[in-house]
Amino acid sequence: MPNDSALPMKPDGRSRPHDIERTRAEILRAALTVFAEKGLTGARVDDIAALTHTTKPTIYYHFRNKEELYVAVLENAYGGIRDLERALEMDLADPVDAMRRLVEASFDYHAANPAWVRLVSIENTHGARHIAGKPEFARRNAAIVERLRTILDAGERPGVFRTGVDPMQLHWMISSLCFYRVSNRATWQANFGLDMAAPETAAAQRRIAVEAVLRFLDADRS
Amino acid sequence: MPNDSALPMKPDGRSRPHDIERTRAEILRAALTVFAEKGLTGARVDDIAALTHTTKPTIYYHFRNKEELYVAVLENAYGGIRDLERALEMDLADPVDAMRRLVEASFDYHAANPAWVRLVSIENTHGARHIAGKPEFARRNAAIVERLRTILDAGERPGVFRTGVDPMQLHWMISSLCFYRVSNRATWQANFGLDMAAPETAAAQRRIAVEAVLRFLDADRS
DNA sequence: GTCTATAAATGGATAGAC
DNA sequence: GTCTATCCATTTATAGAC
Repeated sequence: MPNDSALPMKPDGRSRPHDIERTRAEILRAALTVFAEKGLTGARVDDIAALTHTTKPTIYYHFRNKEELYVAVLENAYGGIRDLERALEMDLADPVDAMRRLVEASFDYHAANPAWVRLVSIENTHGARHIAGKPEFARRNAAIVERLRTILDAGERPGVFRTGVDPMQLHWMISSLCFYRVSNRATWQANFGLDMAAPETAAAQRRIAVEAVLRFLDADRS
Repeated sequence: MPNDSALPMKPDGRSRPHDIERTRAEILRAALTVFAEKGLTGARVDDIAALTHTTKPTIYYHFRNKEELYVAVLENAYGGIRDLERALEMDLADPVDAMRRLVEASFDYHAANPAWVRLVSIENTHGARHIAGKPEFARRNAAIVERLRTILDAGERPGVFRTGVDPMQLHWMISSLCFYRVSNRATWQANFGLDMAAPETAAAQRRIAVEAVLRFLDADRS
């Protein structure tokens, strides 16, 4: 990327403005790993620094303290949901297929981003106080509920979906099936010896999630 | 309860053997609260002591260190699942009703024990390393899967349930719907302004969970 | 903006009296 | 078994040079 900004730049090129972003990005990546593994209080800034090419004071220079670094990691991780939103731009000619693909996309997104899932779990442990009142977080998930409402509408009109289903509750149902298996993988491994991330198990649960949702919405039923 | 043990007992009665158990129980209760609220690393032993009538050295006297106290809390909390197991001793004449009641019992148990749910989340954050390899934990949940298998069998024979459903995966599905809404209550409140613990919302999700499971098992379907 | 070195504070753990 | 007082390892955070 060329120098498209007005930021200061030394002649020797060592202090290119993009170095800053690269350093920040590297710290955020390392911090995501450590926070997801140890939690907010369990994470050590030293451990985060050890995963970068830089040192602890640099981390404090770019992020005021450990908690603000955590919030930055959280914002960064939530931003990835846009990938999921983009995956939802399918056509509505076949509502059943649209719903199936939405569930699969959500399932795959959770499975592919265990660090994000763990971060959300950790944030819940802390009462979600770092995202409370911040609309930039709320906005993300809202798009999915809107999409669900659209698909539900499209399926209700031809009578393939039953009426009266709350898209928010449907989102809860789908999220439960996608989130829990990632967030609780460790205790399931310990309690049942079942690795829910194993390809065969994941594939089976993916089919079950889709089937559970479609059967729940099916109109041909009491 | 009378003095039914051979433990030492002073004449003045102040050091009755049961005082020990009472102190331990009080510490465990306080520790459950703090660990569930702050996590393993976030919890402060001082905060735990502040919730008891005793002091920090007493905690270290009864439990060797913070981590062993945490494990004791975990064991204690897992023990409560026996209440759930007991609730599953229903008759099998009506498999659909038995399944409905199992889902409702699991749902209600999770809803009534948010501190336990949070502890399990925390334990997952730490890779379940405190329960790994300890059969006393594994044994608890296993009973529910066994019960599911029995109910599934009872429903398959008369043809009200379809065949080929893995009880372990069914347990996963039910647990997802019961656990996630409690573990992720804070982020849902923050993201959607929806309090999943509110009576009307909880009642709606309880119905949805039952319906989703029964529709998933229904034999009269594609 | 990034480093080395260190300060400041927190919080797990214990000594020793009773 | 429980207390008061305190230790000391760990860890967040910064001072100051480059």
